[in-house]
Amino acid sequence: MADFLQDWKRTHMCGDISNSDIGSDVVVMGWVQTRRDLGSLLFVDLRDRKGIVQVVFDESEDKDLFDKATTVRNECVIAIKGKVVKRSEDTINEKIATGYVEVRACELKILNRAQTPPFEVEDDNNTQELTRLKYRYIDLRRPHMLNNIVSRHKVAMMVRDYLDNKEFIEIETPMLTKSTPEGARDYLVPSRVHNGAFYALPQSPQLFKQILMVSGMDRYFQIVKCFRDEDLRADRQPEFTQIDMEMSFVEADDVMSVTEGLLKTVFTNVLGLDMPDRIPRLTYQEAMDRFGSDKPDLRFGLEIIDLSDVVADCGFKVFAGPVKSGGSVRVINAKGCSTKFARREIDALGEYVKGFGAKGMAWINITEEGLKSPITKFLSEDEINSILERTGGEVGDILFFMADTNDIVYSTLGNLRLELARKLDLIDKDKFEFVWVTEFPLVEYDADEKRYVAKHHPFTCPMDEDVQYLETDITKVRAKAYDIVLNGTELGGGSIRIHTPELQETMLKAIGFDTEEAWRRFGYLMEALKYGAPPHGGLALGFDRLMMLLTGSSSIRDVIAFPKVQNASCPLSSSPTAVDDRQLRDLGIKIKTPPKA
RNA sequence: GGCCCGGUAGUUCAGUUGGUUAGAACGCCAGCCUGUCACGCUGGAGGUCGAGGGUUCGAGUCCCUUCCGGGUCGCCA
Repeated sequence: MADFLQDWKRTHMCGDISNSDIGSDVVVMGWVQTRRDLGSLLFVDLRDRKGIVQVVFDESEDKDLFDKATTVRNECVIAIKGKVVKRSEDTINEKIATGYVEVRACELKILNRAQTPPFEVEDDNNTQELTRLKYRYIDLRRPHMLNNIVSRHKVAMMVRDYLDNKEFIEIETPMLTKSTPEGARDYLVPSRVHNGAFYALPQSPQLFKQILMVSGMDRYFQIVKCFRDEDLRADRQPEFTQIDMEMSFVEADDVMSVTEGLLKTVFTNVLGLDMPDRIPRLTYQEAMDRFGSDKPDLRFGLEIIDLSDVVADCGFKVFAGPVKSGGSVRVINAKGCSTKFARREIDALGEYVKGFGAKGMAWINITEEGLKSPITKFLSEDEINSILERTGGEVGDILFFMADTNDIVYSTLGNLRLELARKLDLIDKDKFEFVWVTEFPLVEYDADEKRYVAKHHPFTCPMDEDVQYLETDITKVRAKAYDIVLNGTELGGGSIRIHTPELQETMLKAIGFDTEEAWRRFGYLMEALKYGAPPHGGLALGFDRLMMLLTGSSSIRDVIAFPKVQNASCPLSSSPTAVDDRQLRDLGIKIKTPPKA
């Protein structure tokens, strides 16, 4: 039978007890981290959110109290009345913050006993994630996880404080909203009072925040859950949190500079990082050309070099062919790595890039004994010399070539670049390299839909000088869109939005919506734009990703209290589940193939 | 949907060419122990080797199917 708390009031958190408390009577409460039973002397490490303090039970002082104390086990919840005493010199434990003192127990309440936990509450445990997530309440007791959660809270407070100072106001937008099939898959919510009709959970508060600008709120923000019914990754969950902002009467520079200030505040405060006021910028085209990615990792070099003009007319069809049909030949020069890759490892890299659509990978290893390569026999000496000149290739280097359509060359070399950096250990984990990527294309071709779709979203404003091509050659149109990238992770993105109904309608028409469909789907936004919408734009930061990078975690699951696993289920609550027939009847829903129990 | 890796005690792992009763560490239980803090010492319990099928005299080990987890490609405006 557990003891009741009754009139006991906690006076101190375990981890807060310090030398200044020596001599005072305290009441502490928490979980038993460990017990060390020496026979007639018992030490209990008592843990709460603030840390650990050692409690001592001495049989010679109080036999009944001692006997009761010997019945506690790890993770029991107990309360102690006792006196803080200074530890003698030879019993100081410098490993814990409270190690100069200990609490000599006078009274003990066992508030709740605990089963032996499925894994130990310690930072260095390697328990598989599924078990940790099933017993997340135990996992979160580990100092590391606790730290992540506390840190998340602190950053949220910093963000609110920063944006509040910049005159942003936090406004909640609906969770039950309208489905917008453009983009990611929606989570749909049926409704009893609207049989056969569905709400959607928001993929982002995009339209509502734009409408808030029309309403004159001027500056909005929200730390908000968003939902996308897509597959999971280490940095992607079906429900995730965004720091969402929108501002009126601004251009891209204004949004970017507010974001820079926010990131500087957070990274300076949390990591003590010395950040520049202005984050460097790359255009989308430059990012693709130099790094093969629209989220380049700038912590290392290995930049991509274009060889298309050099090999356009060469006799080697594998190179000349793609260039002639609009693709390209590009190369990465791994400086000084000639001897770092055995033939077998080079072949493995070739296999690696095949995963990204490459048909094969050519290479030239520039060794002391001359060029080693499967392709030099197809090239003239002049051509080889031009290649070496363009790439700066010299003895000790190894060149990796890709020849294909631009899309495939970018994605294969972009990924090869990352793989090489990992293999060569070029990535400095302590570095934080921010970069803006700007001037994204407004649209991209969707092979499944056989039409152009908005790359960012269909409310993104074209660049002023490109508007003229909107109805003639939309592929030439760049957008007032910008992504903030940190160490190769897309931290967030935003854009200046279209704020006139005419341009919005033109845009929707350009990506294949006729007027009627455009109005059916987005009519409420276009209607709002008619009533005096200011120029506006904004940005959303992925809060989970931000915390992942700030805490050095390898997955966003480590900074989310109750994350989902790869099949999008929750191991703790076992959601999703089948529901009662009665619930389905109310909603007018028939299930064709019920889920397995 | 594709590809790669993994699943053996509560936890983390080992388990050779298919061969005796599947091991270790930590945890757990019991006993001893007054200054431990990774306490120590002694003893003990604990296994559907993810599941199903197959090959074999014999399967944790080989084959097939399947489930689960992780990573990734597709997907994520």
